[in-house]
Amino acid sequence: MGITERRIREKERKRSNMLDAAEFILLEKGLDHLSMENVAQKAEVSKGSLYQYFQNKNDLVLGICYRATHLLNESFKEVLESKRKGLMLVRELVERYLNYVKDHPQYYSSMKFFDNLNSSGIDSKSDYLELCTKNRQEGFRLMAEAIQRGIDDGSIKNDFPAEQLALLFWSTSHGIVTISYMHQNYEHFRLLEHVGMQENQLFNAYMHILGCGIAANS
Amino acid sequence: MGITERRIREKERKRSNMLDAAEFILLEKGLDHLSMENVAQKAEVSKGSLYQYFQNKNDLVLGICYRATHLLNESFKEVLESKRKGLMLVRELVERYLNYVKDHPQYYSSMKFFDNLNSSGIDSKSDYLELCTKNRQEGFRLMAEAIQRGIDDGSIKNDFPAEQLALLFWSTSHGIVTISYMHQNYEHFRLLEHVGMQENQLFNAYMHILGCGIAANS
Amino acid sequence: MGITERRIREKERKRSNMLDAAEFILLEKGLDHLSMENVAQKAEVSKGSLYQYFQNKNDLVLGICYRATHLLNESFKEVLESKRKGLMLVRELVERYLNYVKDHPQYYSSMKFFDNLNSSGIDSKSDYLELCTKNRQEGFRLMAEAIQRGIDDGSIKNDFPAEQLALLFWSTSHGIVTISYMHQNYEHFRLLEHVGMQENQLFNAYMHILGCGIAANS
Amino acid sequence: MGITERRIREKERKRSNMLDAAEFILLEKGLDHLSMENVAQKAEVSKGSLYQYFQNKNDLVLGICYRATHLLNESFKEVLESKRKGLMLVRELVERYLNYVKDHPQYYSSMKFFDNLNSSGIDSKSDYLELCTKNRQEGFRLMAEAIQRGIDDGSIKNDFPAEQLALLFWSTSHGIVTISYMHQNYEHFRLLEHVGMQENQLFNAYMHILGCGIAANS
DNA sequence: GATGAATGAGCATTCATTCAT
DNA sequence: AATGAATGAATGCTCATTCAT
Repeated sequence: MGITERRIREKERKRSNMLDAAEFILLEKGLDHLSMENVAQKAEVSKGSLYQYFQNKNDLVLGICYRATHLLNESFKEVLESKRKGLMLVRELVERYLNYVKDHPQYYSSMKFFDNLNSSGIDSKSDYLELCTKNRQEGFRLMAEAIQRGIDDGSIKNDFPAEQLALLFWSTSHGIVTISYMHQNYEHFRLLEHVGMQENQLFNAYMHILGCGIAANS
Repeated sequence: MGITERRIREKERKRSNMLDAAEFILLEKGLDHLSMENVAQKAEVSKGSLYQYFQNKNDLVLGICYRATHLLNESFKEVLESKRKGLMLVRELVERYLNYVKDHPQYYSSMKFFDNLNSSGIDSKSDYLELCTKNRQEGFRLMAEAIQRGIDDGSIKNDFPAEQLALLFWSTSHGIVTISYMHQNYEHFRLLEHVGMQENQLFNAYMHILGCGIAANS
Repeated sequence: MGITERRIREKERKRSNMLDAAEFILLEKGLDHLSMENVAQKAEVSKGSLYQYFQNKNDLVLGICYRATHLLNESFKEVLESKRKGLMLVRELVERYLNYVKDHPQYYSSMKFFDNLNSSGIDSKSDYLELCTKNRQEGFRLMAEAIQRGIDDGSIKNDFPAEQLALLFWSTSHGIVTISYMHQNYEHFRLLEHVGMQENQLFNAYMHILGCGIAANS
Repeated sequence: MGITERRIREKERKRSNMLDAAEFILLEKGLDHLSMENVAQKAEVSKGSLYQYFQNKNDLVLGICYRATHLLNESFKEVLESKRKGLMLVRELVERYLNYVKDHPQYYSSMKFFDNLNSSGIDSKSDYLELCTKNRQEGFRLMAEAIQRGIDDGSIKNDFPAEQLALLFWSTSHGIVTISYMHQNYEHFRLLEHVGMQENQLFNAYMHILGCGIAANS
């Protein structure tokens, strides 16, 4: 009851503390230099304790990815609470995505890690793996929902099924976000400057072009 | 001179042999399991010899990336030799990019590696780093040239400067290619199936939508 | 007192439960993979509780060994209740030993553990250590008793003192039992097949040869 | 040629040095406290070097076992060069075995390790594994040969096939040797004293009894 | 008494890089 | 130039044991 609940809360607090530390390391040193050792130090716990809360190193990073995807989805859900036209929702979703990566570059790292995992065969167990997958699917679903609303409310052409358009936005916005991420975090990446663009100009152009392509003629 | 030249050729031959081996390992085992050890074995040279031709492991992988970017650019240049409308050239460039990733997934890996490098501060030296950067810029320039031709020949609207449009295609096509790459190489990635699309349908939708956005009204 | 006694009973019940769990793990996973963790899980108690009943991991395993030696001795005692000739008793003791190892391989493991302990200096304390030693001595004594009876009833030659003959049977039967144990438990151990023998043939040959050596001429 | 051969010699010298160190540790601290760390220290090489000569820790210990079994077999072979009666050869083989364990207790440990390996599934690779197995078989074969000679020269009864008798001696002498080993190495093992025997008395009794059982009546 | 979270020493193994030959 | 043996720091992970609650 009270005690059990407190235990659970306490446990979650500790887990959260460890994830905080891991995020910090991820942000500061990058994935390559994130070790159980320095996470433990940062979290001020023993290395063994990490393994009480996470099955292995992968699980720990996927724990961050779970946070990452969850947070992104929450942000997306807020957008979908609006009653605006679907086309506007799509625009805002992409905008949120961009801001999210700007605010939480370490989350973007963890999502890249998740994306890369599936290749190596996923030999190690992680309870977070499935959760991350679900979150990613949910994120995609939210994008599809926005588009479907756009089709329904007439703001988006119905040349393609909503889910196919969603995939298009999903993948192309990923590309835009990647550029933005590199611009933010890699000192030597100067492509935006090279073409004389600001980030928001890139975003506007993106939405303008794709908007032309999908917007229903009024 | 003849001797000097022969020496240089010989050196290039060996370097090429090593890169072949490295590519093979990259393709077969992935970046995580590419070690100087197994590259040396595959190339049938000693580990020490690798260091005669490459400054360090990063340099070796960037050597692959140099090949990768060079090959892609060559493919792009072929496209630009055509006299078709700029809009068609853009379409073909993206298509080439997609096929390229399908045919040379290990090159895509090496380019991801290059993209990720700059973050950790590039602590290790690599002569290839600059070459890769130049190649990437050249690739981008080719894209911009196609678009400029499109603007010039009236097949592409001049709402945006060519370079800005180029960046748009550069980044969004990167997203499309990423989806395609994951579909090809990651067994558990089933997003395309989920939305009931083929890869070429995704490509067509992409070109259709962006085409609508940039095509000049005839 | 009633209460005190109940306490003691209760304590023994729990201790027994823990030993059951430890035996199960020992049987299923072997000594190398017996950890306080999985014993606690199997016994459905906390890890800390194990330490209330056993001083350390060694003590726990020696607790199993105590059971093991006790059970073997009980089996031996049954044999000695018979009024048959001593030579027959010896034969039966060895047979019992063989069957015992077949039926309780985990007990044999615990006895090997006990045998190996003394080497490293017995750095850790264990109350069971002495008990096991006593049990082993008792087992040996029972063997000696059977032989003494054989000498007394004329079925065994008195070339050697009973205890010396006992040691001979003790050690040689250990060797036979080891072969049998390996045959039972190690898939790749094929020595018996190699010589075209069954286990009971080995036993019979053993008893035949040693029987010839010790049997009094009738 | 000369150089290649020197290289090979040198390599064998280093490998031998490492095995020496490992033997030393095995003798001094026992198998449980033999770590790659302290072997490397003792051998005055780096930990990494050990892995250049041995595939893993198992392989290292099996390397000792290979030495152990080889040495034992060499000793056995010497015995078989004699022209004495087979029965005497058998006696001497067992005696050699006893002396061997007295002189090289660490070899006995390594052989126990080898015996225990097969159980855990042999998950790790070791080139020495097969060599050890072959050596063990060879040792057994030598025992069988001595017995066969005894049968042929009439010193041993032909109640049983030579190989079956060999197995009997193999296993029972193993038991004798174990007692002897424990007596030598375990301070608290006082069974021999308890029965008032010397080691060689145990051996003599063993040979006397089994001798009676197998010796042909003259 | 019971719990189980926390500890932290301990260990096998990998691998980029160096350098004597 | 080529070799490949040697290095040793780095790292993920285990597990017996302790102790605050």
